[in-house]
Amino acid sequence: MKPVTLKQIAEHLNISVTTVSKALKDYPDVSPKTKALVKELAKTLNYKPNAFAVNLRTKESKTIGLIIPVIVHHFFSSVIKGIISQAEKKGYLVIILQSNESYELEKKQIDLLMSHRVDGILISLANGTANFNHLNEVIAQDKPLVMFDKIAKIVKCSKVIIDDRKAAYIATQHLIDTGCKRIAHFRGALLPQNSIDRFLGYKKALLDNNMPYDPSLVYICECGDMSFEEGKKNAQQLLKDHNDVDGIFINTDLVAIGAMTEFNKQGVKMPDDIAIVGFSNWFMSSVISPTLTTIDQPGYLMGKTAFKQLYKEIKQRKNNKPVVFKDIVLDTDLVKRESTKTVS
Amino acid sequence: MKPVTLKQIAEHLNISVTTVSKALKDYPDVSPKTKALVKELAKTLNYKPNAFAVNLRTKESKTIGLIIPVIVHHFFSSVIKGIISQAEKKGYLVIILQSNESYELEKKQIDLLMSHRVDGILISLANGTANFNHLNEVIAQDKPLVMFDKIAKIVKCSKVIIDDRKAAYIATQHLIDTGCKRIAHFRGALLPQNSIDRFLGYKKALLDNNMPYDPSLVYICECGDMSFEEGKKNAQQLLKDHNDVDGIFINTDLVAIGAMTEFNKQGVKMPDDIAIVGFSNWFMSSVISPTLTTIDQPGYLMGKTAFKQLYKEIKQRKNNKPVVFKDIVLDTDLVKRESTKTVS
DNA sequence: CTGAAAGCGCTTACAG
DNA sequence: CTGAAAGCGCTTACAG
Repeated sequence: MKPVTLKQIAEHLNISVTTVSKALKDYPDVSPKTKALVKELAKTLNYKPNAFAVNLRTKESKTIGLIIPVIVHHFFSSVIKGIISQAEKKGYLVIILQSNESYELEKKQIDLLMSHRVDGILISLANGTANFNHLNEVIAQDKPLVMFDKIAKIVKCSKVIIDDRKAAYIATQHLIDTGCKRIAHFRGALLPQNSIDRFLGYKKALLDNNMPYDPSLVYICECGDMSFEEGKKNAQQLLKDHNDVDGIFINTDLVAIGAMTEFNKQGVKMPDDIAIVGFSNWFMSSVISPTLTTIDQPGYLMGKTAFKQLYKEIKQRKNNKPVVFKDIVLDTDLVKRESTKTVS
Repeated sequence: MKPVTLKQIAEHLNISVTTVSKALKDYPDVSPKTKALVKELAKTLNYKPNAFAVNLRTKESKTIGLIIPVIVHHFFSSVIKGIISQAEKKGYLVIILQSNESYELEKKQIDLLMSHRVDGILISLANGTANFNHLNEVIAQDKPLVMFDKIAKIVKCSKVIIDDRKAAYIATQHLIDTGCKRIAHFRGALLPQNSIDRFLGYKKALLDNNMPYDPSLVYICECGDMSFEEGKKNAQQLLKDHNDVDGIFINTDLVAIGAMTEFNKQGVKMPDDIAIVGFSNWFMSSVISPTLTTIDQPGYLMGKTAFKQLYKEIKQRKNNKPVVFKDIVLDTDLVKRESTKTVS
């Protein structure tokens, strides 16, 4: 059963395709009687406009692309949900691609989306991405682009982020306020802006409190994907290297949970022996034992906001208005739980 | 900067659009010299075929739609990952929609995907879906459709599932084997086939072991979304109603984790006072305390398999071959952990 | 080996 | 109020 076309409706009613098209779109210059006839027939025949033809004419696909490093991930899946729900409200569909933290894949995926002529692109960068030509290409083609969470400051487009530095500062300050004297940091991968900023926030908090900054307390992950296993390994290493550490600020909850699992196994008491603050507020963190103090990162809101900004730019470009890039910074919260001591 | 078209390339080289098109697609009836010229220019101009035009001609979009009840969910996000990765291999893009367990939304989304002319649809049903006209419509339009995980047996299309009944049987048998005498079941929502089958597996295991089946031990969730809170509430209720229960088979890990949180709070020892088996093997379950015995449900594989089947049907239909519907049943595993006793 | 022409299903400026 | 016509950017059967 082939889909119904305007032409078929026109022939049925013995009128022109033009009139059918106008009637369905409620053009004012079609008689009410004709409109009614057309609409009724369209309904009974279950007419759906052929999106390809419409797109080809209007140059709009009502579809956007989303590139994200990982999908099976509490924060990112929340972002996806925020984007999709907002897109749906505006009649947009979302094509989702996973870069797997690979720059090469990310590049290919940008190409794919560009040739599919999406109306705009939302992206959170792979850890491996250090070259931004593929993104500049998008911008050069005048295609709206909004980055979120894992961004590159140097790329000229709108960005939706949190203030990683400030949040990390607050996290570290909380460890200090609750009595920690020697605080380590698991910082994850080297490249991403978030890791850098969280590290800087950690460092600044130490210095502002007249505590020495000791680079040997900062654990970097060479592996590239921040994970449970990484947390375990770092925790093991830390116990070997530094028996005086009494607090850790960890880049991501999942890594923190890995570390906590190791500490639990080795009988290290939290928060008494070592206090821990994570980052992201994964659902899991409220459920493990001890529950994890962490920074709540508003994934759903970030997704929503990123889509809204993209939508705004799509409209601006369509109406030939100047496109205004924005940096939008969302608030975060420190969620105090059992993995840190209460203020004495 | 407008995207480059075939026409522009043709004019540059003073040849016809036809030849350019053929050259780019390596038709045998174009001279090597011309091919080389065209390809080179296409590359320097960064030519990308206009997908809309191609789709309009070929009636293929190389895009499929995916409707899923929830995204922020370990099992479903794994499925998404499986689908996307497999789709990418075959050059397909995936549009993702979240039905939020709502039949109304699901219906609208099917419509949306149909008018966007996707090449096929992958769906896992909302709990609220009891009417299947929207799906039969898809089938009537000859659009390939594959259901996975949350399916309706009555709809005539391919399905990718696990043997819920068998898995539930094994889970319950494990409780029995490890000494449980009175076993409750948290079954989640009423409608979905999975809930029904898991319930039936639970019941059969009891009966096969000459244990009485007591309906008051089966907790149904009226709410419609199976969640952490539901587990907590059910656990509270269970403690009030039945102080003799020593084992529970729970429909979903997240609910199990809710129940465990409540038991931990109330000092109920697991597995000694009450042993617990969940379902799905969420990552979280290996990390909480006690770690949760559960049924491993292969989300990634299910996604992969569902796409493969859809792809096969897309090809069959394209080549006017008869389409063969398949029911594919994937294996599950019982993962034994701390929330159940070891066999004595 | 090359190209003119038709057509996919729409939208819209224009004429009547 | 209605409709003929052009065109979006491709593909492909056909002619030469």
